[in-house]
Amino acid sequence: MRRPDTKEIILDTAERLFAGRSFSSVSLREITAEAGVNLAAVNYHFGSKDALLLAVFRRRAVDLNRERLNLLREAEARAGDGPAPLYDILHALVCPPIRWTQQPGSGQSVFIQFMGRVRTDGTPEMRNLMDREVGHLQPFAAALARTLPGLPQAEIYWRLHFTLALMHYTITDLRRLDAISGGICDLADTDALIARMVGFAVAGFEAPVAA
Amino acid sequence: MRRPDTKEIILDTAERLFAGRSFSSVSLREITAEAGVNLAAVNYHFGSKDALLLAVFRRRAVDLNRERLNLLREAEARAGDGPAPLYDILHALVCPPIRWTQQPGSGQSVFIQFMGRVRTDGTPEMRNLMDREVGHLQPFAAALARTLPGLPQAEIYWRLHFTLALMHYTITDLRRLDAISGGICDLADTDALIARMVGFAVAGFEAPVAA
DNA sequence: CATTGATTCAAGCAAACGTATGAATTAAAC
DNA sequence: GTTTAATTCATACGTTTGCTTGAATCAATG
Repeated sequence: MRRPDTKEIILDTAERLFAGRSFSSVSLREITAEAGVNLAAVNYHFGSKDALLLAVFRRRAVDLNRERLNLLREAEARAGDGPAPLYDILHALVCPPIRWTQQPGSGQSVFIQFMGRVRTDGTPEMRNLMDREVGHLQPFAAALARTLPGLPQAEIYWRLHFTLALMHYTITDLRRLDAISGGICDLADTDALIARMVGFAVAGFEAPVAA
Repeated sequence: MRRPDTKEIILDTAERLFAGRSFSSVSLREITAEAGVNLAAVNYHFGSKDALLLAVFRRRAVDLNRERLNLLREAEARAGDGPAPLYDILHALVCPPIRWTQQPGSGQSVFIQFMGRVRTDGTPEMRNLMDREVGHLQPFAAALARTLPGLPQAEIYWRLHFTLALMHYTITDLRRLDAISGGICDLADTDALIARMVGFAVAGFEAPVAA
Protein backbone atom coordinates (compact mmCIF):
# COMPACT_ATOMS: atom_id res chain seq x y z
CA MET A 1 0.00 0.00 0.00
CA ARG A 2 1.22 3.48 -0.82
CA ARG A 3 0.47 5.87 2.01
CA PRO A 4 1.25 9.24 0.48
CA ASP A 5 -0.18 8.13 -2.86
CA THR A 6 2.41 9.27 -5.34
CA LYS A 7 -0.09 9.47 -8.15
CA GLU A 8 -2.31 11.93 -6.34
CA ILE A 9 0.61 14.10 -5.21
CA ILE A 10 1.81 14.36 -8.79
CA LEU A 11 -1.65 15.36 -9.97
CA ASP A 12 -1.94 18.03 -7.29
CA THR A 13 1.46 19.48 -8.01
CA ALA A 14 1.05 19.42 -11.76
CA GLU A 15 -2.36 21.04 -11.45
CA ARG A 16 -0.93 23.83 -9.35
CA LEU A 17 2.06 24.50 -11.59
CA PHE A 18 0.07 24.27 -14.81
CA ALA A 19 -2.43 26.72 -13.33
CA GLY A 20 0.28 29.33 -13.11
CA ARG A 21 2.32 28.85 -16.26
CA SER A 22 2.04 27.39 -19.72
CA PHE A 23 2.33 23.63 -20.15
CA SER A 24 5.56 23.64 -22.06
CA SER A 25 7.24 25.96 -19.60
CA VAL A 26 6.61 23.59 -16.72
CA SER A 27 9.03 20.69 -16.84
CA LEU A 28 8.57 17.21 -15.46
CA ARG A 29 11.67 17.76 -13.37
CA GLU A 30 10.07 20.77 -11.74
CA ILE A 31 6.87 18.90 -11.02
CA THR A 32 8.53 15.84 -9.58
CA ALA A 33 11.01 17.88 -7.55
CA GLU A 34 8.25 19.95 -6.01
CA ALA A 35 6.14 16.87 -5.43
CA GLY A 36 9.05 15.13 -3.77
CA VAL A 37 8.89 12.09 -6.02
CA ASN A 38 11.26 10.56 -8.49
CA LEU A 39 11.43 11.95 -12.01
CA ALA A 40 10.51 8.63 -13.55
CA ALA A 41 7.32 8.42 -11.51
CA VAL A 42 5.38 10.53 -14.01
CA ASN A 43 6.15 8.28 -16.92
CA TYR A 44 5.56 5.21 -14.80
CA HIS A 45 2.13 6.27 -13.56
CA PHE A 46 0.83 8.27 -16.49
CA GLY A 47 2.91 7.33 -19.51
CA SER A 48 3.86 10.79 -20.72
CA LYS A 49 3.64 14.48 -19.99
CA ASP A 50 0.62 14.90 -22.27
CA ALA A 51 -1.15 12.01 -20.57
CA LEU A 52 -0.50 13.62 -17.19
CA LEU A 53 -2.14 16.77 -18.51
CA LEU A 54 -5.24 14.88 -19.51
CA ALA A 55 -5.36 13.09 -16.18
CA VAL A 56 -5.31 16.41 -14.34
CA PHE A 57 -8.17 17.63 -16.49
CA ARG A 58 -10.35 14.59 -16.15
CA ARG A 59 -9.98 14.30 -12.40
CA ARG A 60 -12.29 17.22 -11.62
CA ALA A 61 -14.08 18.33 -14.79
CA VAL A 62 -16.94 15.90 -14.30
CA ASP A 63 -17.60 17.06 -10.75
CA LEU A 64 -17.80 20.68 -11.81
CA ASN A 65 -20.39 20.10 -14.49
CA ARG A 66 -22.43 17.83 -12.27
CA GLU A 67 -22.57 20.55 -9.63
CA ARG A 68 -23.85 23.04 -12.19
CA LEU A 69 -26.48 20.67 -13.45
CA ASN A 70 -27.69 19.93 -9.96
CA LEU A 71 -28.23 23.63 -9.31
CA LEU A 72 -30.12 23.93 -12.57
CA ARG A 73 -32.38 21.01 -11.74
CA GLU A 74 -33.09 22.45 -8.31
CA ALA A 75 -34.07 25.74 -9.91
CA GLU A 76 -36.36 23.96 -12.34
CA ALA A 77 -37.89 21.91 -9.55
CA ARG A 78 -38.64 25.07 -7.57
CA ALA A 79 -40.39 26.51 -10.63
CA GLY A 80 -42.77 23.55 -10.82
CA ASP A 81 -44.41 23.37 -14.22
CA GLY A 82 -43.47 26.92 -15.20
CA PRO A 83 -40.14 28.04 -16.61
CA ALA A 84 -37.29 28.59 -14.18
CA PRO A 85 -36.45 32.24 -13.41
CA LEU A 86 -33.73 33.71 -15.62
CA TYR A 87 -31.66 34.71 -12.62
CA ASP A 88 -31.66 31.17 -11.21
CA ILE A 89 -30.57 29.59 -14.48
CA LEU A 90 -27.63 31.93 -14.97
CA HIS A 91 -26.77 31.63 -11.31
CA ALA A 92 -26.55 27.85 -11.63
CA LEU A 93 -24.21 28.30 -14.57
CA VAL A 94 -21.66 30.69 -13.08
CA CYS A 95 -21.92 30.01 -9.39
CA PRO A 96 -20.01 26.69 -9.07
CA PRO A 97 -16.81 27.74 -10.84
CA ILE A 98 -16.71 31.09 -9.07
CA ARG A 99 -17.31 29.40 -5.75
CA TRP A 100 -14.57 26.91 -6.52
CA THR A 101 -12.11 29.71 -7.00
CA GLN A 102 -12.73 30.74 -3.40
CA GLN A 103 -12.07 27.33 -1.85
CA PRO A 104 -8.37 27.50 -1.01
CA GLY A 105 -6.84 24.23 0.04
CA SER A 106 -9.44 22.05 -1.59
CA GLY A 107 -7.60 22.06 -4.90
CA GLN A 108 -10.77 23.28 -6.58
CA SER A 109 -9.57 26.84 -6.84
CA VAL A 110 -6.38 25.72 -8.52
CA PHE A 111 -8.33 23.55 -10.91
CA ILE A 112 -10.41 26.48 -12.09
CA GLN A 113 -7.26 28.35 -12.96
CA PHE A 114 -5.97 25.23 -14.64
CA MET A 115 -9.10 25.17 -16.78
CA GLY A 116 -8.37 28.70 -17.87
CA ARG A 117 -4.95 27.54 -18.96
CA VAL A 118 -6.42 24.67 -20.94
CA ARG A 119 -8.69 27.08 -22.78
CA THR A 120 -5.75 28.86 -24.35
CA ASP A 121 -2.91 26.39 -24.11
CA GLY A 122 -4.51 23.01 -24.60
CA THR A 123 -3.37 20.43 -27.10
CA PRO A 124 -5.78 19.79 -29.98
CA GLU A 125 -6.78 16.57 -28.27
CA MET A 126 -7.57 18.59 -25.17
CA ARG A 127 -9.58 21.14 -27.11
CA ASN A 128 -11.75 18.41 -28.50
CA LEU A 129 -12.30 17.06 -25.04
CA MET A 130 -13.37 20.48 -23.84
CA ASP A 131 -15.70 20.97 -26.76
CA ARG A 132 -17.33 17.68 -25.90
CA GLU A 133 -17.69 19.02 -22.38
CA VAL A 134 -19.78 21.91 -23.65
CA GLY A 135 -22.42 19.35 -24.45
CA HIS A 136 -23.21 19.78 -20.77
CA LEU A 137 -24.37 23.30 -21.56
CA GLN A 138 -27.32 22.10 -23.62
CA PRO A 139 -29.65 21.78 -20.62
CA PHE A 140 -28.92 25.42 -19.89
CA ALA A 141 -29.76 26.48 -23.42
CA ALA A 142 -33.01 24.51 -23.20
CA ALA A 143 -33.97 26.06 -19.88
CA LEU A 144 -33.27 29.52 -21.24
CA ALA A 145 -35.43 28.84 -24.28
CA ARG A 146 -38.34 27.95 -22.00
CA THR A 147 -37.88 31.05 -19.89
CA LEU A 148 -37.41 33.39 -22.87
CA PRO A 149 -39.74 31.97 -25.53
CA GLY A 150 -39.55 35.17 -27.60
CA LEU A 151 -35.79 35.06 -28.03
CA PRO A 152 -34.49 33.37 -31.21
CA GLN A 153 -32.44 30.24 -30.69
CA ALA A 154 -29.27 31.77 -32.14
CA GLU A 155 -29.65 34.77 -29.88
CA ILE A 156 -29.83 32.50 -26.84
CA TYR A 157 -26.52 30.93 -27.77
CA TRP A 158 -24.92 34.31 -28.35
CA ARG A 159 -25.96 35.54 -24.94
CA LEU A 160 -24.98 32.27 -23.32
CA HIS A 161 -21.60 32.81 -24.89
CA PHE A 162 -21.41 36.31 -23.44
CA THR A 163 -22.32 34.99 -20.01
CA LEU A 164 -19.53 32.44 -20.18
CA ALA A 165 -17.28 35.33 -21.13
CA LEU A 166 -18.10 37.14 -17.91
CA MET A 167 -17.35 34.04 -15.94
CA HIS A 168 -14.10 33.00 -17.59
CA TYR A 169 -12.63 36.47 -17.80
CA THR A 170 -13.51 37.19 -14.20
CA ILE A 171 -11.78 34.01 -13.16
CA THR A 172 -8.58 34.59 -15.08
CA ASP A 173 -8.26 38.37 -15.08
CA LEU A 174 -9.75 39.58 -11.83
CA ARG A 175 -6.33 40.90 -10.91
CA ARG A 176 -6.53 43.36 -13.79
CA LEU A 177 -9.72 44.88 -12.41
CA ASP A 178 -7.67 45.75 -9.37
CA ALA A 179 -5.16 47.55 -11.58
CA ILE A 180 -7.80 49.40 -13.61
CA SER A 181 -9.91 50.51 -10.68
CA GLY A 182 -7.03 51.49 -8.46
CA GLY A 183 -8.19 48.98 -5.87
CA ILE A 184 -11.64 50.43 -5.14
CA CYS A 185 -13.44 47.21 -6.13
CA ASP A 186 -13.84 44.59 -3.42
CA LEU A 187 -12.72 41.35 -5.03
CA ALA A 188 -13.02 39.23 -1.91
CA ASP A 189 -16.80 39.29 -1.50
CA THR A 190 -17.72 36.28 -3.59
CA ASP A 191 -21.46 36.48 -3.07
CA ALA A 192 -21.56 40.10 -4.16
CA LEU A 193 -19.39 39.26 -7.15
CA ILE A 194 -21.72 36.49 -8.26
CA ALA A 195 -24.76 38.70 -7.74
CA ARG A 196 -23.15 41.46 -9.78
CA MET A 197 -22.19 39.13 -12.56
CA VAL A 198 -25.55 37.39 -12.77
CA GLY A 199 -27.31 40.75 -12.61
CA PHE A 200 -25.25 41.99 -15.54
CA ALA A 201 -25.99 38.84 -17.51
CA VAL A 202 -29.71 38.89 -16.74
CA ALA A 203 -29.94 42.45 -18.06
CA GLY A 204 -28.01 41.40 -21.15
CA PHE A 205 -30.40 38.52 -21.77
CA GLU A 206 -33.39 40.79 -21.43
CA ALA A 207 -31.95 43.39 -23.80
CA PRO A 208 -33.95 43.98 -27.00
CA VAL A 209 -32.71 42.09 -30.04
CA ALA A 210 -30.65 44.36 -32.27
CA ALA A 211 -32.23 45.15 -35.61
CA MET B 1 19.86 48.74 -47.57
CA ARG B 2 17.93 45.62 -46.63
CA ARG B 3 15.13 45.00 -49.03
CA PRO B 4 13.19 42.23 -47.37
CA ASP B 5 13.78 43.81 -43.96
CA THR B 6 14.77 40.87 -41.82
CA LYS B 7 13.65 42.54 -38.64
CA GLU B 8 10.09 43.01 -39.87
CA ILE B 9 9.84 39.49 -41.23
CA ILE B 10 10.91 38.07 -37.91
CA LEU B 11 8.33 40.18 -36.09
CA ASP B 12 5.58 39.07 -38.44
CA THR B 13 6.47 35.41 -38.15
CA ALA B 14 6.91 35.48 -34.40
CA GLU B 15 3.61 37.29 -34.00
CA ARG B 16 1.84 34.66 -36.05
CA LEU B 17 3.38 31.69 -34.27
CA PHE B 18 2.97 33.17 -30.80
CA ALA B 19 -0.67 33.86 -31.62
CA GLY B 20 -1.27 30.17 -32.06
CA ARG B 21 0.81 28.54 -29.34
CA SER B 22 2.42 29.36 -26.02
CA PHE B 23 5.68 31.28 -25.98
CA SER B 24 7.82 28.51 -24.63
CA SER B 25 6.49 26.01 -27.13
CA VAL B 26 7.54 28.16 -30.07
CA SER B 27 11.29 27.91 -30.61
CA LEU B 28 13.58 30.43 -32.20
CA ARG B 29 14.60 27.77 -34.67
CA GLU B 30 11.00 27.42 -35.76
CA ILE B 31 10.53 31.16 -36.13
CA THR B 32 13.71 31.73 -38.08
CA ALA B 33 13.17 28.70 -40.29
CA GLU B 34 9.64 29.83 -41.18
CA ALA B 35 10.82 33.40 -41.68
CA GLY B 36 13.62 32.21 -43.94
CA VAL B 37 16.33 33.94 -41.98
CA ASN B 38 19.34 32.76 -40.06
CA LEU B 39 18.93 31.47 -36.52
CA ALA B 40 21.31 34.07 -35.13
CA ALA B 41 19.29 36.92 -36.63
CA VAL B 42 16.92 37.06 -33.67
CA ASN B 43 19.67 37.54 -31.13
CA TYR B 44 21.43 39.99 -33.41
CA HIS B 45 18.40 42.22 -33.99
CA PHE B 46 16.54 41.83 -30.71
CA GLY B 47 19.00 40.47 -28.17
CA SER B 48 16.98 37.57 -26.83
CA LYS B 49 13.76 35.64 -27.18
CA ASP B 50 12.09 37.64 -24.41
CA ALA B 51 13.10 40.90 -26.04
CA LEU B 52 11.61 39.70 -29.32
CA LEU B 53 8.37 39.05 -27.50
CA LEU B 54 8.28 42.57 -26.16
CA ALA B 55 9.08 43.99 -29.57
CA VAL B 56 6.13 42.14 -31.09
CA PHE B 57 3.89 43.54 -28.40
CA ARG B 58 5.04 47.12 -28.64
CA ARG B 59 4.84 47.29 -32.41
CA ARG B 60 1.05 47.49 -32.53
CA ALA B 61 -0.31 48.02 -29.00
CA VAL B 62 -0.05 51.79 -29.23
CA ASP B 63 -1.98 51.94 -32.49
CA LEU B 64 -4.83 49.91 -31.07
CA ASN B 65 -5.37 52.09 -28.04
CA ARG B 66 -5.07 55.27 -30.08
CA GLU B 67 -7.79 53.99 -32.39
CA ARG B 68 -10.08 53.37 -29.43
CA LEU B 69 -9.43 56.77 -27.95
CA ASN B 70 -10.12 58.48 -31.24
CA LEU B 71 -13.53 56.80 -31.43
CA LEU B 72 -14.28 57.87 -27.87
CA ARG B 73 -13.32 61.47 -28.57
CA GLU B 74 -15.49 61.49 -31.69
CA ALA B 75 -18.43 60.24 -29.64
CA GLU B 76 -17.86 62.90 -27.01
CA ALA B 77 -17.56 65.59 -29.67
CA ARG B 78 -20.87 64.53 -31.21
CA ALA B 79 -22.50 64.81 -27.78
CA GLY B 80 -21.40 68.43 -27.45
CA ASP B 81 -21.62 69.58 -23.84
CA GLY B 82 -23.77 66.67 -22.73
CA PRO B 83 -22.55 63.21 -21.80
CA ALA B 84 -21.79 60.79 -24.63
CA PRO B 85 -24.40 58.05 -25.21
CA LEU B 86 -23.68 54.82 -23.37
CA TYR B 87 -23.84 52.82 -26.58
CA ASP B 88 -21.22 55.00 -28.27
CA ILE B 89 -18.77 54.76 -25.40
CA LEU B 90 -18.90 50.99 -25.23
CA HIS B 91 -18.81 50.79 -28.99
CA ALA B 92 -15.58 52.78 -29.06
CA LEU B 93 -14.12 50.37 -26.54
CA VAL B 94 -14.87 47.06 -28.22
CA CYS B 95 -15.08 47.98 -31.87
CA PRO B 96 -11.39 48.39 -32.81
CA PRO B 97 -10.13 45.05 -31.52
CA ILE B 98 -13.08 43.18 -32.98
CA ARG B 99 -12.62 44.94 -36.29
CA TRP B 100 -8.94 44.11 -36.24
CA THR B 101 -9.75 40.43 -35.92
CA GLN B 102 -11.54 40.66 -39.23
CA GLN B 103 -8.69 42.23 -41.19
CA PRO B 104 -6.89 39.22 -42.61
CA GLY B 105 -3.55 39.94 -44.20
CA SER B 106 -2.96 43.20 -42.40
CA GLY B 107 -1.36 41.44 -39.46
CA GLN B 108 -3.85 43.14 -37.16
CA SER B 109 -5.99 40.06 -36.78
CA VAL B 110 -2.97 38.03 -35.78
CA PHE B 111 -1.92 40.66 -33.30
CA ILE B 112 -5.27 40.52 -31.52
CA GLN B 113 -4.82 36.80 -31.03
CA PHE B 114 -1.28 37.47 -29.89
CA MET B 115 -2.65 39.84 -27.27
CA GLY B 116 -4.90 37.10 -26.01
CA ARG B 117 -1.85 34.93 -25.60
CA VAL B 118 -0.02 37.63 -23.67
CA ARG B 119 -2.94 37.89 -21.27
CA THR B 120 -2.43 34.35 -20.06
CA ASP B 121 1.13 33.54 -20.98
CA GLY B 122 3.03 36.78 -20.55
CA THR B 123 6.17 37.14 -18.52
CA PRO B 124 5.83 39.24 -15.35
CA GLU B 125 7.55 42.07 -17.18
CA MET B 126 4.95 41.77 -19.89
CA ARG B 127 2.09 41.73 -17.40
CA ASN B 128 3.31 44.98 -15.94
CA LEU B 129 3.48 46.49 -19.36
CA MET B 130 -0.08 45.43 -20.05
CA ASP B 131 -1.30 46.77 -16.73
CA ARG B 132 0.27 50.10 -17.59
CA GLU B 133 -1.62 49.87 -20.87
CA VAL B 134 -4.90 49.74 -19.00
CA GLY B 135 -4.20 53.31 -17.98
CA HIS B 136 -5.62 54.02 -21.40
CA LEU B 137 -8.95 52.83 -20.09
CA GLN B 138 -9.31 55.72 -17.68
CA PRO B 139 -10.88 58.05 -20.26
CA PHE B 140 -13.53 55.40 -20.77
CA ALA B 141 -14.24 55.14 -17.05
CA ALA B 142 -14.51 58.93 -16.90
CA ALA B 143 -16.89 59.09 -19.86
CA LEU B 144 -19.06 56.39 -18.32
CA ALA B 145 -19.20 58.27 -15.02
CA ARG B 146 -20.50 61.33 -16.85
CA THR B 147 -23.12 59.33 -18.72
CA LEU B 148 -24.23 57.34 -15.67
CA PRO B 149 -23.94 59.81 -12.78
CA GLY B 150 -26.07 57.64 -10.51
CA LEU B 151 -23.78 54.61 -10.72
CA PRO B 152 -21.14 54.26 -7.98
CA GLN B 153 -17.54 54.48 -9.14
CA ALA B 154 -16.73 50.90 -8.12
CA GLU B 155 -19.77 49.65 -10.00
CA ILE B 156 -18.58 51.39 -13.14
CA TYR B 157 -15.27 49.55 -12.96
CA TRP B 158 -17.00 46.24 -12.34
CA ARG B 159 -19.16 46.66 -15.40
CA LEU B 160 -16.25 47.91 -17.46
CA HIS B 161 -14.50 44.73 -16.45
CA PHE B 162 -17.47 42.67 -17.58
CA THR B 163 -17.51 44.47 -20.91
CA LEU B 164 -13.85 43.69 -21.46
CA ALA B 165 -14.76 40.10 -20.66
CA LEU B 166 -17.25 39.99 -23.52
CA MET B 167 -14.63 41.36 -25.86
CA HIS B 168 -11.69 39.20 -24.88
CA TYR B 169 -13.63 35.98 -24.62
CA THR B 170 -15.32 36.60 -27.94
CA ILE B 171 -11.95 37.16 -29.55
CA THR B 172 -10.29 34.07 -28.16
CA ASP B 173 -13.16 31.60 -27.90
CA LEU B 174 -15.54 32.39 -30.71
CA ARG B 175 -14.82 28.96 -32.09
CA ARG B 176 -16.43 27.43 -29.01
CA LEU B 177 -19.70 29.22 -29.69
CA ASP B 178 -19.77 27.32 -32.95
CA ALA B 179 -19.44 24.07 -31.05
CA ILE B 180 -22.06 24.93 -28.44
CA SER B 181 -24.66 26.23 -30.84
CA GLY B 182 -24.21 23.54 -33.43
CA GLY B 183 -23.29 26.18 -35.98
CA ILE B 184 -26.51 28.18 -35.99
CA CYS B 185 -24.76 31.42 -34.99
CA ASP B 186 -23.35 33.50 -37.82
CA LEU B 187 -19.82 34.34 -36.72
CA ALA B 188 -18.81 36.10 -39.91
CA ASP B 189 -21.06 39.14 -39.65
CA THR B 190 -18.79 41.45 -37.70
CA ASP B 191 -21.14 44.40 -37.56
CA ALA B 192 -23.94 42.28 -36.16
CA LEU B 193 -21.54 40.75 -33.66
CA ILE B 194 -20.40 44.16 -32.41
CA ALA B 195 -24.01 45.38 -32.20
CA ARG B 196 -24.97 42.28 -30.24
CA MET B 197 -22.07 42.61 -27.87
CA VAL B 198 -22.53 46.32 -27.26
CA GLY B 199 -26.26 45.79 -26.80
CA PHE B 200 -25.59 43.16 -24.17
CA ALA B 201 -23.12 45.42 -22.38
CA VAL B 202 -25.41 48.46 -22.51
CA ALA B 203 -28.17 46.46 -20.86
CA GLY B 204 -25.71 45.24 -18.25
CA PHE B 205 -24.62 48.78 -17.49
CA GLU B 206 -28.20 49.89 -17.10
CA ALA B 207 -29.08 47.03 -14.79
CA PRO B 208 -30.12 47.99 -11.26
CA VAL B 209 -27.38 47.83 -8.65
CA ALA B 210 -27.69 44.63 -6.63
CA ALA B 211 -28.66 45.16 -2.99
C1' DC C 1 11.36 -16.92 5.39
C1' DA C 2 11.09 -17.01 0.54
C1' DT C 3 8.77 -15.31 -3.48
C1' DT C 4 6.38 -12.33 -6.26
C1' DG C 5 4.57 -8.21 -8.23
C1' DA C 6 4.41 -3.36 -7.78
C1' DT C 7 6.88 0.74 -7.15
C1' DT C 8 10.94 3.77 -6.58
C1' DC C 9 15.41 5.09 -7.68
C1' DA C 10 19.91 6.97 -9.74
C1' DA C 11 21.78 7.35 -13.96
C1' DG C 12 21.89 8.19 -18.64
C1' DC C 13 20.01 8.76 -23.63
C1' DA C 14 19.26 11.49 -27.74
C1' DA C 15 17.15 15.58 -29.07
C1' DA C 16 16.06 20.36 -28.81
C1' DC C 17 16.71 24.53 -26.52
C1' DG C 18 18.62 29.72 -26.23
C1' DT C 19 22.69 31.89 -27.07
C1' DA C 20 27.49 33.07 -28.60
C1' DT C 21 31.27 33.46 -31.96
C1' DG C 22 34.24 34.42 -35.74
C1' DA C 23 34.41 34.20 -40.52
C1' DA C 24 31.97 35.35 -44.92
C1' DT C 25 29.14 38.49 -47.27
C1' DT C 26 26.97 42.67 -48.43
C1' DA C 27 26.20 47.62 -49.10
C1' DA C 28 27.46 52.16 -48.56
C1' DA C 29 31.33 55.87 -47.97
C1' DC C 30 35.27 57.73 -49.46
C1' DG D 1 38.75 50.56 -55.89
C1' DT D 2 39.57 50.43 -51.34
C1' DT D 3 37.85 50.92 -46.77
C1' DT D 4 34.43 50.50 -43.29
C1' DA D 5 30.49 49.26 -41.02
C1' DA D 6 26.36 46.42 -40.95
C1' DT D 7 24.45 42.14 -41.58
C1' DT D 8 24.26 37.18 -42.53
C1' DC D 9 26.04 32.76 -42.02
C1' DA D 10 27.52 27.98 -40.44
C1' DT D 11 28.83 26.06 -36.46
C1' DA D 12 29.22 25.04 -31.82
C1' DC D 13 28.65 25.53 -26.65
C1' DG D 14 26.51 24.35 -22.44
C1' DT D 15 21.75 23.30 -20.57
C1' DT D 16 17.61 21.43 -20.28
C1' DT D 17 14.11 18.73 -22.17
C1' DG D 18 10.96 14.22 -22.15
C1' DC D 19 11.75 9.72 -21.68
C1' DT D 20 14.09 5.02 -20.79
C1' DT D 21 16.52 1.46 -18.30
C1' DG D 22 18.00 -1.96 -15.00
C1' DA D 23 18.90 -2.39 -10.48
C1' DA D 24 17.16 -1.52 -5.69
C1' DT D 25 13.38 -1.30 -2.53
C1' DC D 26 8.99 -2.23 -0.78
C1' DA D 27 4.54 -4.63 0.72
C1' DA D 28 2.03 -8.44 0.72
C1' DT D 29 1.26 -13.58 -0.20
C1' DG D 30 2.49 -18.37 0.09
